[in-house]
Amino acid sequence: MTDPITPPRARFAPSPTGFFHVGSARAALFNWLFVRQHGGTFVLRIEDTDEARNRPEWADGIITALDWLGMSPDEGPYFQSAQEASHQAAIEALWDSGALYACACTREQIDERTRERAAAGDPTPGYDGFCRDLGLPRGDGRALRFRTPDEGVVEVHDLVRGDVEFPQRALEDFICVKGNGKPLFVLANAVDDRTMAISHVIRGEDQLPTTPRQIMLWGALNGAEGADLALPAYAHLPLLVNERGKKLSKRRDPVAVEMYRAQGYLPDAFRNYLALLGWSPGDEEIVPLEVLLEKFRLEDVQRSPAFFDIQKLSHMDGVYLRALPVDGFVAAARPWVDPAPGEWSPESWTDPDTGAPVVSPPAWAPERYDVGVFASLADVIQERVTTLSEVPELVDFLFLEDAPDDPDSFKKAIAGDEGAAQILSAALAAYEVCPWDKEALHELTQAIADTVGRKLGKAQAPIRVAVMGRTRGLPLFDSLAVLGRTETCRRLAAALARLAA
RNA sequence: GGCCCCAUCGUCUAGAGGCCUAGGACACCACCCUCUCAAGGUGGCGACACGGGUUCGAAUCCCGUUGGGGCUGCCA
Repeated sequence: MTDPITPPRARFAPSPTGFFHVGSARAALFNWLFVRQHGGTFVLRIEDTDEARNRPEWADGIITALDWLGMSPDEGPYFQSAQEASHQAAIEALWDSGALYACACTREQIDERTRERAAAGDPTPGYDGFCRDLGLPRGDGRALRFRTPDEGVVEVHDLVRGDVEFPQRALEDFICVKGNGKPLFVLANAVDDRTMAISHVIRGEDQLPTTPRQIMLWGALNGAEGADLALPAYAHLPLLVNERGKKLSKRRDPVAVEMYRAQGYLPDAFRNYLALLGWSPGDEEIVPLEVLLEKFRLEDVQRSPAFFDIQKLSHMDGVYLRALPVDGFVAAARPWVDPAPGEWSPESWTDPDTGAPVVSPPAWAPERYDVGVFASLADVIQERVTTLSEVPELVDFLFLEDAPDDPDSFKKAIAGDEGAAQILSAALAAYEVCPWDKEALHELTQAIADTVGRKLGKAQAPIRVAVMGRTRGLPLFDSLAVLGRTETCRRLAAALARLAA
């Protein structure tokens, strides 16, 4: 598509009815990308008109999450609840122009008539226009409906899906003002887009069916207000679905962006992965932001739904983690390994169902944590984790008082290995006097392996478990070198004692 | 039920009528490397939903079928 003559104004308009949904994050990203490459404005509008379900902290959560992903708005946040005056003005204008009429039907009455119609062979669902020409006055808790034409089609020109036609006869007279006088989403949304001079509406495909209503409303508003505002361009993004192909649901799918943050996904990796859902940069998938900004095209967006694949996200996060400079990695890992309070901690995210944190705080005391010690092993940690929340288990042996106790590992490599005592004793004897560096440790341990007639891989297991607690983990000799002779030998002796007991 | 959307390996996708014996990535499997575990390397498995057209030629265009999904609230 050719660049618009005037810079675009796109909005991200979430409703604060829960945590920040990954689908929302993807929509925000595509808006943001589009606006950035055209020198436009990214507007954040919080649609908080549903008093029953909104909570201020959810709005804060959206802002924090956008900030985390590096997509802070250029304008806003605007709160829809603050736009009441313009909503009311629009309602008055629409009423005066005759575009609306009051309806006294209850849901039950409408359903009843639908059933009767169906029984008579008419399959048309929805409102039948019962009150359309009754000339009922406003008030008395009556909702206001929009008078839709009976003939013709409404055409949506969609930037990703092409032209989509909706036959008018399938479009019922929909409610746009509640019985309490407040506007419904379909109206408030359109009015706000007008007052905020929005040029591009980029949102999920689930909004496509309401688009013809908004287009009709837009036209009616132009007439009623004597204005001639250009309709925004629409772009409906493919839905994000779960493994069963269903739209991601807050109920049963892991969709909270905050949760991914707590689990230690890097924002750059998360954003990169999000960009790949419904769009492709072509050759290389792992692309820096600059390339994303250069290559992204709304018209290249896929039309079919995309599965949110945590495995691929994790792979990508691992790649980003490994690509970090070591000091960058140390800094990024801080909230997961340093028990001292920081400005944000992974335990701050609690599962909405259980109320429990999804990530536990480090098991060691704040005073035992040593960033220098951590940094000295950072390079070997870096290539072994896929997310930052996996880091603590790799380094706990450094900061806990004793070796971590993993019963399965102890049983497998020490208690259940009749050669373990000999290896442990030999290691203890040798380690007490040898030069303390990883090369010397490596050679000595190899010598012990030779004398007991085992490969080093087999011989190191008891030592590893005695000192580091588990059969798997960081490279042994690097770890011992950092832990130190005193503590290493103490733990070897402790394992021997435990074995003897 | 009605309206709308969608359809390439298990998944995300490349593919804009001949470059396709359909390419890449994740996952999976095997081997190599190796002090465990990773990382890395090499190789393997694996898809154009089906049926009709159009065309010299179709994954690509058209129609239909089937399948999947979304919407169908005085929620947003």
